[in-house]
Amino acid sequence: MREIKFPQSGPKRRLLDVAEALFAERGFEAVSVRDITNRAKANVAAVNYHFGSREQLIALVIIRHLSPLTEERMARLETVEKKWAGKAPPLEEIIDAMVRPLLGAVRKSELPENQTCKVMGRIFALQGEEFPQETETQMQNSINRFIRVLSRSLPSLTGEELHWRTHFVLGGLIHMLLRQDLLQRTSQGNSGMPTLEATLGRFIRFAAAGLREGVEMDASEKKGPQATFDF
Amino acid sequence: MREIKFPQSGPKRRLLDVAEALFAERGFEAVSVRDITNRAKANVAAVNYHFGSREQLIALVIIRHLSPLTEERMARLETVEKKWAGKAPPLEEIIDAMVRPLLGAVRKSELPENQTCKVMGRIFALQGEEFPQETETQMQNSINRFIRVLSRSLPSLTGEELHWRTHFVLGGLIHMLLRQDLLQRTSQGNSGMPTLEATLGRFIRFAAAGLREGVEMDASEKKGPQATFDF
DNA sequence: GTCTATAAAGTGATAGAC
DNA sequence: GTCTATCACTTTATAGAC
Repeated sequence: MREIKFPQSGPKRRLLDVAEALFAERGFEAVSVRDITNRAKANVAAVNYHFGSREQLIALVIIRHLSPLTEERMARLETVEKKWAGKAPPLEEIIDAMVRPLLGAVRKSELPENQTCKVMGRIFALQGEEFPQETETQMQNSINRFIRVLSRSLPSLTGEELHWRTHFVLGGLIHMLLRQDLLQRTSQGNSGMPTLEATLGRFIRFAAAGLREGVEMDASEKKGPQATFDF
Repeated sequence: MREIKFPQSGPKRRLLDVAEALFAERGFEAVSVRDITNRAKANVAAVNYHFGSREQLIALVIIRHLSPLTEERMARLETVEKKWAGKAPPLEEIIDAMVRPLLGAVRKSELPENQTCKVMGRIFALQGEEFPQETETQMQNSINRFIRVLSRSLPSLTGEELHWRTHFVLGGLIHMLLRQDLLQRTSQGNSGMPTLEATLGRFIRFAAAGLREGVEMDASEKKGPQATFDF
């Protein structure tokens, strides 16, 4: 995989940050080159000069977020598998491996937390043709890897059942990242203002329970993971 | 609430159907008036003549789908509550009341099933400003009603917990409606080709389990609903 | 109702001066 | 690197002929 340089400062970096903020607010398609250069107080030609085209700028934003996330996900899944050395890991740990990297991404980013979440959500929500092939492949690989690990812990589920349940799980995750503000409005404050970490913990327990539905568990697992899981 | 007439045939109806198909494929924002009139083999001015503006056409499509859906959801929730007369209904029946109306909508529509699903998904996925206030209110009301009924069956959950879990549930539903094709590609056929009814049944069991996580159940409910639920 | 022509504004991209 | 001016298109909407 080709290495990509990301500017750490200067006008190019500023354009990138402004673009990201706008993408978070409105979605990739709804942001024009002029929206970006205006807010960045740069020239109309700046985007094309620095990034080649609007398309390439979008691709850069996507890759800058998705690549490190995918790598950390894969590494964490690896670690979980090693830790359990051939035995089936608890669902909570597997989901954690897919979800905790989001926390790291948010902390590394200099943008506000919920902006970073939204950009991530926008990326996950992209449909087939609207993003680079490399991106789709990357996402498919991490999902399939995730499912493969899950299947060892849920051997009684058919592949079909597992794929659909995982699909529901991903939907919940995307919705959480992308539409926190809708929840705020709908609940009129009743959803509180939990930290992202707390919300991810909630999500993990929810998702694990949904995936586990109707599956008999070992006595050893029955109370263990839910109670001791320390997210 | 003001009554709205929907054309049953003629060029106006044709425009509406074509528009819907395009909205399903690409999303509301990505479809231009010309895209619609071209595919409908109508004149460029047709949309503005028949609907006043692009905006109003979109609003009409949204309302035509959302209003009957909301009404049926409310009616079904009512029925479930009456049936259990003050006692807490099983989660599966509550979720069913929110979800089964989608089946009816698909059957009534003359468009292909997965197109109707996608339009629904697009509507549910709309963010704050991008749709009529009436629509947002309608959606918020049905969600809040849903949560209120759920809360009687999950009295040990805090309001905050319940709001978030419901948020995850809705995300799963939207994702299912909107991105079935992504699942097809990712699973390379391993997700099968279940009927919508079967998928909704799967979803109900998944969502109920997620909502129920960590909640102690009555002995009477412990095996009952899951086993006898007849979706 | 249908159509053409056109207005008014916005789009991404670029050539060329500084 | 930055900026202006401009090109070639596309967008929604509408006036007015048929």
